[in-house]
Order: sequence, then C-alpha cells, then structure tokens
Amino acid sequence: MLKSKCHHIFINYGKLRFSSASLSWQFDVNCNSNEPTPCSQESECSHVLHYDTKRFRSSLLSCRNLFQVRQVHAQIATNGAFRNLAVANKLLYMYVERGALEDAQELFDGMSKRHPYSWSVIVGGYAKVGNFFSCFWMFRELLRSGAPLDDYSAPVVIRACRDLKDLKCGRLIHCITLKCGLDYGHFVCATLVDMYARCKVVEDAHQIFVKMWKRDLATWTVMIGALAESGVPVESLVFFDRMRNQGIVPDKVALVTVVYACAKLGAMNKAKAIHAYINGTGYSLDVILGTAMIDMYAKCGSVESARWIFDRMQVRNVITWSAMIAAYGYHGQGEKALELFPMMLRSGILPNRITFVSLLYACSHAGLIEEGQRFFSSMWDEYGVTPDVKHYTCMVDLLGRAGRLDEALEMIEGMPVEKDEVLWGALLGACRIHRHLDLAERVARSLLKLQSQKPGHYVLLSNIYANAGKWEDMAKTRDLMTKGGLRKIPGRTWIEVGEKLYQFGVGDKTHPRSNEIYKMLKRLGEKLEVAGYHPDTNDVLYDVDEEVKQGLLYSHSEKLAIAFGLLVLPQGHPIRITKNLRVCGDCHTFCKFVSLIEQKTIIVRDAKRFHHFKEGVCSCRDYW
DNA sequence: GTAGGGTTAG
Repeated sequence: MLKSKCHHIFINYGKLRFSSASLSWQFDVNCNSNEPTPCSQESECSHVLHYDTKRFRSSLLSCRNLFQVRQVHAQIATNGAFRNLAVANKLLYMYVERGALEDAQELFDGMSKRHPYSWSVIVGGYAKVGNFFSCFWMFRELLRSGAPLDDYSAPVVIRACRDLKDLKCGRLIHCITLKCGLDYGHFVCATLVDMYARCKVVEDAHQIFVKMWKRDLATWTVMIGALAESGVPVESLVFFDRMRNQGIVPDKVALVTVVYACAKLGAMNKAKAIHAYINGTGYSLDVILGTAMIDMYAKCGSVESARWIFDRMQVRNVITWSAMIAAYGYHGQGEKALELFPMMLRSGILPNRITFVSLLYACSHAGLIEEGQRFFSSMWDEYGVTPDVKHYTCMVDLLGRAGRLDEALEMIEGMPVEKDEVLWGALLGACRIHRHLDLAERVARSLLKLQSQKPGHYVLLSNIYANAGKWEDMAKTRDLMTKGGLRKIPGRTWIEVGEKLYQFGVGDKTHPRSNEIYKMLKRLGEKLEVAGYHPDTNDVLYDVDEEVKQGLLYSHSEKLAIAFGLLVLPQGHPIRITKNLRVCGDCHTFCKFVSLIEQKTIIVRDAKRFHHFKEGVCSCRDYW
C-alpha cells in the first residue's frame, strides 16, 4: 500500500516537496541513483605508496584526542595522501567520532571524490551530535550528487527521523529507500521499524517487521515495546513468546521491555511468570530492571510486592524512588508515599518534577490537603523545581476533591503557566463529585475553547447534566461530541484467570459462561439489596425510567467481570480486575457490598488508580 | 565500514 503510494508521488512529481516539523525542503530525487558507484576507495592513489596508506590509517586509529587527529591530518596533507580515499575517509571518520563536525565538513568539502561511505559518515556525524538540520541538508546533497543511497547511509537518516519523532520526514525517507530498492535491506528495515514505532504508528512498524527475512533481538524488542505502548499489551506478550519460540534469547533490555508490557497489562499471573523467568536467567536486579519491576507489581495490584523489590535493590535512583512513591499514591496509601520522601533525601537523591507529581498525586488521592500544599510551596523554594501544569493539575485535583472548588478556580486563574485540558478536566471532575453545575458549565466552556479532543470531557459534562436532570443540555453536549467526530470510548474490564485474560464490555454476552454470569449477578443483586444496597442510577446517562436504568447498571463490564471471578476463582483468592475507564460510582458501591457479603477482596485498577475493597470498605476511603 | 532496543507521571 505504502509502496504504491510512494511510487505515485515519484512518478507524478519527479521532485518531491515536503515540509515537516523539522524541515521544509524540496528534494530533487535522482531516481537512477542506485547505479554502482564509479569510484573505489583505492582508485586514485597510485602515487601514494601502499605502506603510507597503512601507516596513516593506523596512526589515525591510535589517536587519543582531537589534537592528535589534527596532527596526523597535517602529515597527510604534506604527503598528498588525501587523494587516497581510504585515508581521507578514515580521517573524516575520526573527526566525526570526536564530534568535530566543523573539521569533518571542511575536509569533506575539499574531497575531490567521495565514496558512499564518506556520505554516510558525514550525514551520520551530524545526526550523532543532534544537528538534524545539517544532517538532512547533507542528505539532500547526497541525493543531488547522484551518489547511491545504500544500506549504510539510509539507516542513519531514518534514525534521525526517529530521534526527531518526525513521521512525515520518516515516511519520505522510507519512500526514497523503496525507490532505491533498499526496502529489503536488514539495517534499513530494522531502523524503519524503530522509526515507525517511535512515531507511534505501530501498524506501519508491524507491516515492515513481518516482511523482514530475519529479525534480531533489538527489532523484536522494539516491536514488543511498541505494542505495549500503543495499548495492545496482550499482543506484546504474544510477540515475546513468539520470539522465544524462534530461539532468540532475551537480554536485559528485552526483559525490561516485557516487564513494562506486563505493567501496562496489569496482569498479576503474567507478572509472576516474568519474575520467575528473570530469576531463572540469573540477571541481577539492576536499577532499571528493578524499577521496571516495582512499577509492574504495583500496576498489577500488589504494592507490597513492589516494596519487596524496592527493599532488595542495591542501587536506587530518582526514578526508582518516584516509581515507589507513585505506587503508594495510586494505591491510596498517601502516608506511606510521604514517608519515603525524607528517606529518599537521606540517601542523597534529589527529587525531580516527576517525584513531585507523584507526591502531590499521592496527597490528592488520600485527601492529605495540607501536606500537598506544603509540598507544592516547597518544590521551588527548597528544591528548585519549577511547578508546571502537571503540578497545578494535582493541586486543582487536591482542592477540588476536598470540595474547595473556589480555591481551585482561583489557583487556575492565577497560575503563571499555560493551561491545558487536563487541568480543566481535573476541575470538571471535581464539579461532578460535588454536583456543582454552574462552575461545571464555565469549566466546560474553557475546555471547549481548547477544542478538547477527549471524549471523556464531554461524557463528564453530559453526566453532570444528567445528574441534574437537564436532559436537553445533556443531549446538546452529546451532539457536540458526535459532531466533533468523537465517540465515547467503550468501557472494558479485564480479569485474569490462570494463564488466560478475559475481557468484558457493557452488556457483554459473548462469554461461553454468559448465562451463569448473569445468573450469578442476579443472585448477587438480590443478596445485596437485602443488605441495603440500592443501585445509584446517577451515572446512567439516558433519560429512561428507573427500572431500565437499574438494568443498564447491572450489565456494566466491571460487574460482569466480578461475577465471573466469583464463579471461577477459588475461595480466599482475591478478584483483580482492570478497567480502561474510571470505575463508576455505582460499581464502586457494588464492590464494597460484594467484598462484605461474599467475604472477598476485590482489587480494581481503573484509569486513574487502584481501589482495594475489603470488608465493605475501599482503600480510596470513598475519595474516589 | 553499519546500530539499534530499556525504568518513574500524565
């Protein structure tokens, strides 16, 4: 598909014009540039003795610093050995290796003949030092000169696109490699997979990945990471197994990536299996692997296991501490998160912006208002970390949840950094909790000004209208959302039973044991109502009568997953479920009752945090 | 004469 599209561009335009985030140029693409190169490394050097060539190359290799390279450069110039391409190339390479791009460019400009290697060295040199403008400039010169693009120079520019996350430019280079017949080269494909993955177009990365005739460990790792990142962590783990089945043994980097995928997935059994596998490899728990495992266990619902890893790590950096603080935060254990902070300082680690986001978040989700305010004011005064919009969002969340909506609004109005939709979203969420319709409408207006693309915000506002019984306004909001091409993200809940993951949607009847699940829900409903549970229909958005509303509530995906868990999980085994959106108010109450009546621990991971239900109480203390 | 892939929040 892509291939034919690219050819289309070439045939119709001959010249390729493009502009992207980083560059705006016109390429004159020499379509016949894959002719064999006319010059060879040794062709022009008949007057330079062979031993001179060898001598210069070896003295260049033994140079320890730039000064020495320049000295050898002078000797080469006196000898006239520049006309030997191999010597000139080696010198070029040495300059680039030492980051002396000005010297390299001067040398390059003075070269009468250039080998394709010379081009790849200079283009790659600029990419290495982060001078992408010059990198692409020289790349354009390469194409103009008619030198062939090869398996050496193409990956260099593709990697530059990856570093810039410049998809448009990446696609263009991809087109050129196709035109030059390089699309089956291993290095080209491997870098293309990496580029597409980094630009978050995992489908394109995958397309190239499948056509590669051999895939090495790094390319597998890129693919595994990209799948996890793009919201399909199940696929990511399937790829990991497939890789191992092909006899490729994962190294530490691959394991860190899989651990990351497990964290995304939030599946405890998988996490334990990966942990056992890592133990089997004998790899030590270094700072990166250890930190990834803390995150994995915490996001799979066990903050205790995360702490167990944390306590056994020999070296911890600011990321490790921040991960552990964040873990306590989203598990609602704010006090423990706060205890870690002085310990971190004592161990000589200074906090960064993320540490403060984690701390403020922990305060917000545990209702620790004064502590949060103290951290917020000390972050700049004592630690020199400037509050950004994320920190303000945490503060708005903190004040908003506590019902101090006026203060939250005041903070937003007075803040010196640019406001984003997440910030307004936090205030809107608070308006919903405290049923503050007037403010919600004002906030919504500010959000609409920012042309919010998040369906969640529209859903939240229509929820607020629905709660207030303002059905017309609710319909208008919904309308606005659909006109903007936004669709409500369907709620999904996952539950892991043994090796398998089961997914439920609202009103899902696709599960083979669906009948039993609904029977179980009915029985539960009856028991719960006797115990005093009344379905809270506030979260049901439709203007329908109470009975129907209750029916809608009973088919929420999290309830289906819990009913299934009760059916299949052994006594004493906690029910762990993961939801892609926030758990609704009624399901929250439902979980509390089930945990009491059925004597089950229920651990719910929603889009924001964890809720541990035990004996009728939730760890979020209904702070939600 | 070819790298490249990895950890925290949102």
